[in-house]
Amino acid sequence: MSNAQEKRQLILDTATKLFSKYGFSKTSLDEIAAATQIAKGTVYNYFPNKEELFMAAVEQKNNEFFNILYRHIAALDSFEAKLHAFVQVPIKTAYENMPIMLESLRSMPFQYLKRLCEYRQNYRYRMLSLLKEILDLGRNQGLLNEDLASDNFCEVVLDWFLLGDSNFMVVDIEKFLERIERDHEMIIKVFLHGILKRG
Amino acid sequence: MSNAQEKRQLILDTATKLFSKYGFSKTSLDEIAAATQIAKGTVYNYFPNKEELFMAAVEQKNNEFFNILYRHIAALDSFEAKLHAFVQVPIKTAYENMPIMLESLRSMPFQYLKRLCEYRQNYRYRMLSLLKEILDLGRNQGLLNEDLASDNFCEVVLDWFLLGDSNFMVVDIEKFLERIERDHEMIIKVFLHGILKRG
Amino acid sequence: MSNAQEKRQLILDTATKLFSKYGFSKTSLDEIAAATQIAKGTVYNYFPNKEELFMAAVEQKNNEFFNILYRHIAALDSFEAKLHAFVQVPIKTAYENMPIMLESLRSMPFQYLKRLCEYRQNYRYRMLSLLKEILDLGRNQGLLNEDLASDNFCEVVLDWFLLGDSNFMVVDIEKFLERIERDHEMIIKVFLHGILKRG
Amino acid sequence: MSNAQEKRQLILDTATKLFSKYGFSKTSLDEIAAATQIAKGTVYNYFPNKEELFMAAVEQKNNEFFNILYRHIAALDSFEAKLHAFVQVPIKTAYENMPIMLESLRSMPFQYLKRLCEYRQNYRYRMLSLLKEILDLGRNQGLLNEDLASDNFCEVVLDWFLLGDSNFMVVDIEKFLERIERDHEMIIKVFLHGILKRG
DNA sequence: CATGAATGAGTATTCATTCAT
DNA sequence: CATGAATGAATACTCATTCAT
Repeated sequence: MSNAQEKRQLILDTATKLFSKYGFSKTSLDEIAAATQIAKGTVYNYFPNKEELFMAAVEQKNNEFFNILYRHIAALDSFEAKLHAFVQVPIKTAYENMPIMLESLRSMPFQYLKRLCEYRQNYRYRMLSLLKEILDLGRNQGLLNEDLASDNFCEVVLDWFLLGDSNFMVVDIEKFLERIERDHEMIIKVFLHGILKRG
Repeated sequence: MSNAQEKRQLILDTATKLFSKYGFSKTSLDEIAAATQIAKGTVYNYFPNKEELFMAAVEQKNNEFFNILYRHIAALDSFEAKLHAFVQVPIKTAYENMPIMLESLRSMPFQYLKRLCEYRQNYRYRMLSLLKEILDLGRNQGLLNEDLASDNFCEVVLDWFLLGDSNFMVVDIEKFLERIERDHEMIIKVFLHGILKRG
Repeated sequence: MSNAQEKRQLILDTATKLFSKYGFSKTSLDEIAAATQIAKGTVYNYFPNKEELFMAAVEQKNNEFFNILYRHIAALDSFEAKLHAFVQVPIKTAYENMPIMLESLRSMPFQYLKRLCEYRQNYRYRMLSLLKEILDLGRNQGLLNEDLASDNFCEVVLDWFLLGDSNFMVVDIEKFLERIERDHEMIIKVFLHGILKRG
Repeated sequence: MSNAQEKRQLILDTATKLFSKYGFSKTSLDEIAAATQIAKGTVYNYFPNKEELFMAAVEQKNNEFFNILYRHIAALDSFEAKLHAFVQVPIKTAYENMPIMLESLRSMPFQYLKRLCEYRQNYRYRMLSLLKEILDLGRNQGLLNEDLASDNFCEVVLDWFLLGDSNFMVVDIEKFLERIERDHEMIIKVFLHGILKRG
């Protein structure tokens, strides 16, 4: 019964490894099949094509990551500790995923690109909610600099300080650069705040 | 100058545009040749293969960028204005280049990968020197928080606050994660400094 | 009668429909199995391979057709009415079957091709017998132009005027063209007889 | 210069032979390339894909055929001789082409199917014009049975007596069967006229 | 008997690179 | 130098057939 599920998982895990290592277009189904030690045709019994397999790999990886992050933060108490974890935990994941995400944006047919963006927006939304919770905690405890409490502060933090890979989903680069323009002052402000002498 | 030099430049410019737009593996020599309006074989008179052409495109783009940045900052006076420019100017470039750099890291044979890294280290070194000059200016004017004046502060700033794409050159991800571990405290420190209330 | 016979028939009917619609090579066993709502492997319990299934479908369809035609003609009285029916009834069937027959001739391994031809010759023989009966009726009533009463007149009529698909079974095209040469005079004769003014 | 044209022709001729022998879907590009003794990739320098190669083969064959037929008939004098040739000459071609045409109708993507139909309609139009010319000659000489001089008599002759393969281009089989219904009386009439005793 | 997962040979197509002219 | 035809290895995907359960 669960044998089929197990094999699907096996293929998915192998594919995830190879996609992470070599990227979407440089990973062939031959390689995935060989590494899973099954026939090429068998892969197609579980995933209708390469793009869907890739999508499944991305989805699984993101879900795993988010669950880990959520439990990790829930186990901590103080505002500073939670924020610390929120910054530290995702970095490795971001670095591992980013290249694949980026490359896929250039390799995938438009329909998948759209689904990929939608999926990432959902992921981004969950990350923003979590960050908002943490910052609210800090704000309630009177720890936060109030002139940073603008509506899109969470977005700026997520995108710029946490290397949120959602940036890289940008398809319309023009719009993206407009956003940079808008956010830039806040980035510089936080950065200079952070390095300039107090008093 | 000479006709040959001009033609080489023409190919290089076309290739740069196309590589930037579609990435390394999704840009074919057929397209480059067609866009340059020369024969495909002619490209091979100027560049021994696709990888070398890509390397040359990267090199040229970085040089252009660095020269622009350098002149821009030299024209400004105050520490804050220079730092502001140092943060703002590269962002667009970084975003435009990053995907290509990343994809190339997965597409290029090892020999080129090594050269690519060496080249990028050189670029990184020039960026670090420029940043050091600017921070020295701030430090000399007594503006900088002194407990941030550690040796590798410039590296941290370059990599994390400026989206220095040198990060993404990481081949040995283990070593890279060690470095994250090391730098992490400083990132959090600056970030919390920046967002926490003073006093 | 038995359950097994019913299931065999179910598969055969589905296969016949699909082969008629999409041709031999464009109909996959997956589709046949799905349309029959049984497992693909089950088909192989009833038919040893795709070719045999196709042969059975052809055989069944031809038998059905021949029985309908025979009964139809037996119910009519006059020579002209019978001949009329003999021309009219097969046309639709011929058009529906021809493409599949043709395609199968190019798709089937030689062993099946031979059996297919043998089978078609049998069908052709039954058709010729029926036509002979009808023409004998006309001849006996003194209706037929006697210089057309040569031995192979029935063959010519069957092949050329009734779109008898047996022509298309030709494997050895050389022999077939010889036959055309032989028959041609008769075809032209009937045709010109039919369109030229009398008197 | 003409070397490219010659090679294109070589490929086209080989393809025509193989398509004629094995049909569209059972002829692989590997086989075509091997039979032409060139590399598979080379075929793609001359024809963008298998369908276009097939279309080119059909087109060439039809043009050749039509030119031969036209010259042949122009060289003859009497009405009967011309009509004789019009019936006799196309038969071999029709038999050679029909199977391929039919199979392609089941194998080609819709865009090509449309082009194929358009092309065949043009071919059909040329055949009809030629037949009209011949029949006008007969009519002017008072040779033709006048109650057959209806408008669509040429079409009927072309489709039913000459095995005009245009029939087989039928995509909408319903409409086609309607046409059979309509034409049927005329077919029977000519046929019975042809075989029944005069007087 | 019924199932459907596993197989692997086969197919069209792409593209970096070579080389004769 | 310039050309562009020729090459062939590589790739995603299909499908008839087998076989363990």
